[in-house]
Amino acid sequence: MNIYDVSEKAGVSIATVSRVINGSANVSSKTREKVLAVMEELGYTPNVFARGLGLNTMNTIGIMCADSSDPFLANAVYYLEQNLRKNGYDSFLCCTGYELSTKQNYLKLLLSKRVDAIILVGSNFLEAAKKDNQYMIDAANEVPVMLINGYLAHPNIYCTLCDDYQAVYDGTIRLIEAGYRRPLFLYCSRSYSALQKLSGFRDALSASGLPAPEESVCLCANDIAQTKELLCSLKGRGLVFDAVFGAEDSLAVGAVKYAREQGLRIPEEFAVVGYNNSMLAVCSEPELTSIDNHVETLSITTVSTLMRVLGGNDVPNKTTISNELVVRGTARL
Amino acid sequence: MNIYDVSEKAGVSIATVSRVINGSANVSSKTREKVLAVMEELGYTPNVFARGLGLNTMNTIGIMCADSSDPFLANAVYYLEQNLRKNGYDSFLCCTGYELSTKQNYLKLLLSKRVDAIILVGSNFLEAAKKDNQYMIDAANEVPVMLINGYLAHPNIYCTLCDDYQAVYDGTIRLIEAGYRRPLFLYCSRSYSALQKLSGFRDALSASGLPAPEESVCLCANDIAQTKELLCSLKGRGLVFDAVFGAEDSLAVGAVKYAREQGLRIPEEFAVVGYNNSMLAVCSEPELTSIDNHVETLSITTVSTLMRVLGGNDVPNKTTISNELVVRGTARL
DNA sequence: GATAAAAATGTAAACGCTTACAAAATGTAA
DNA sequence: TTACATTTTGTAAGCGTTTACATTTTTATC
Repeated sequence: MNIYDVSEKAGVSIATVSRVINGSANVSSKTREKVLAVMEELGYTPNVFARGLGLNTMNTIGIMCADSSDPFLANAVYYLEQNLRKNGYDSFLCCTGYELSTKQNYLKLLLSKRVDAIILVGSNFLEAAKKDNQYMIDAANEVPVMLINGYLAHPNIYCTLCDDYQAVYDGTIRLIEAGYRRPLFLYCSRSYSALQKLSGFRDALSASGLPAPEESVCLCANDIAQTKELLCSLKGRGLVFDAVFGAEDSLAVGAVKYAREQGLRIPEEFAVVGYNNSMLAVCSEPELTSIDNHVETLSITTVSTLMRVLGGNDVPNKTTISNELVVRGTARL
Repeated sequence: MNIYDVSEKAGVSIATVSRVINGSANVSSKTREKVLAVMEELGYTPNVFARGLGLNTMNTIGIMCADSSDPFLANAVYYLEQNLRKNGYDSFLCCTGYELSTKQNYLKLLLSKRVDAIILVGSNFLEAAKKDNQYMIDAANEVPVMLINGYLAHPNIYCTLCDDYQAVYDGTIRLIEAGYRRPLFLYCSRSYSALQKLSGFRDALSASGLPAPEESVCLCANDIAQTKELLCSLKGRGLVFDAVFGAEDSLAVGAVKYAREQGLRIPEEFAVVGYNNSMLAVCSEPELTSIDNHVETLSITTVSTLMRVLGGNDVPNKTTISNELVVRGTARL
């Protein structure tokens, strides 16, 4: 069944049917109703391919996410999808993994699918590593690119960030003021966002006049058990620390596990702060004090920014949203 | 740039270029190489819409998932996406939520996008509620429908399940044999899969000669805190129970929280078993004993079954995969 | 009622590909 | 060499829309 069947049954031309489908103004209401009725009766659905051929768009946004089983990313994907849909867009999802070449392939694929824009969540793009980002820049020359918690300077790249630097800075200051003089910062990727957090931590240490040795900051795997092991071995090697600030909740949970194993009382002897305020935070025992980076707001903002970009508006390339420290049992700040 | 540009530059007809694109056998290797070289040089990518118009397919599978932020579903989506990609298929993701009418709309949308098949993960379809499932049946008349952990009898619906009934039955028996004579079963949706688990629990009780009062089974919200509250109020109302079998890990974590609040020693005085062996299981303290339903295998099997279906093979409508009880701190079985 | 302007509708040409069928080139056997 | 089968290539007709432009109908003005 196609537009001809509808036009015939409705006694109008295909152009008129097309106009009705596309909500064009130049159709008399009598005609419109008749056509709509026929479409309903026949159960007609326009062929997306033919439509795409004519319009060269399919109202689809490509979402790239390294790993949709990460709770933060999964949440973001969920809210993005929801909000895109609300705005009449569909989404292609790609779970790219963390490898550069794979990401490049996925990106090519999305572009070949003629997506109207690309949203990248949990990107690893570093301002520094220009050459690794070139492919993203190339993409931005074709379609708008939205970065969630990532930053790349380009007129067609729009970034939505929560102020990771400030969040960690403030959190660390509060930890220190609460008496934890030897905090340790754990992170598990060299993403833009992670590096922001790192700087926040370092700056808070120096602002407080505390020593900030290289060992007060540690790159580890995004895994509860491995984080625990790492902390045990650090302790074994004589490192002294009385608190852990994790760049992800999973790392913080690892720290909680470590403290339990060492018999340290939380939060009296040992404090832990996480990041994302994910479901892990309330699962942990004691529950995690964690920074809530408002993933829903982040997603909603990204989508609404994108809609404005697609609408041809002039839009700032960087939007920062708020976050907040949620205090629970692992650190009474 | 289109196929004409390539054909002209390569000095062949567009039909030949098309044959090269589609890997047709009837092209001399000399010609093929020349065309490929030109495509490479021009950076040519076939237009998916035109392609779709001709072939009436875009090599895309629709994935419907109620809530991609649920860890189990998120994992499934991740593995599905990965495996589809490996097989040359792309995926449209829809996060449908749990409401029937919304699901129906999403389904319509996917069909209108001309997906080649639909994968439904964490479906709520109950064999009983025929009329609620009619729309799925309608879809199955158009394209193959894959159900993960769901069941619906239809020649074009293919179900991949882990044996939830047996898993819970066996787990419950082991709980009882370990001395917990008053287990409570918690579940949070009336999905096919949940009801299977429920039966397994009930049958295990009666097989053990234990009473199975109505209150030994309880429907609750999929939320840690609410589950804890529920258990507290049950206890307050005089219900006696010494173990909880949760149909989801989150419910089990709620039970762990309950036990802590009540000062019950786990697992000596109170045992907990979860389901899915998700990240929550290792986050909990003590870590959850949980049934691992092998989400990766479930996803891989679903995709490979789908590939066989799309390849025109005769495929059984029901595939059951194994699961296993992972014993950790909340129940030493 | 005639005329001009505005609104509604129709015609036909894209859009970029696939593929049935026709034609040409090549290979094989006598 | 010829006759015929096989492989390779080309031609042209779709696929189902959108939309510029042409045409017809309606409305407004005098």
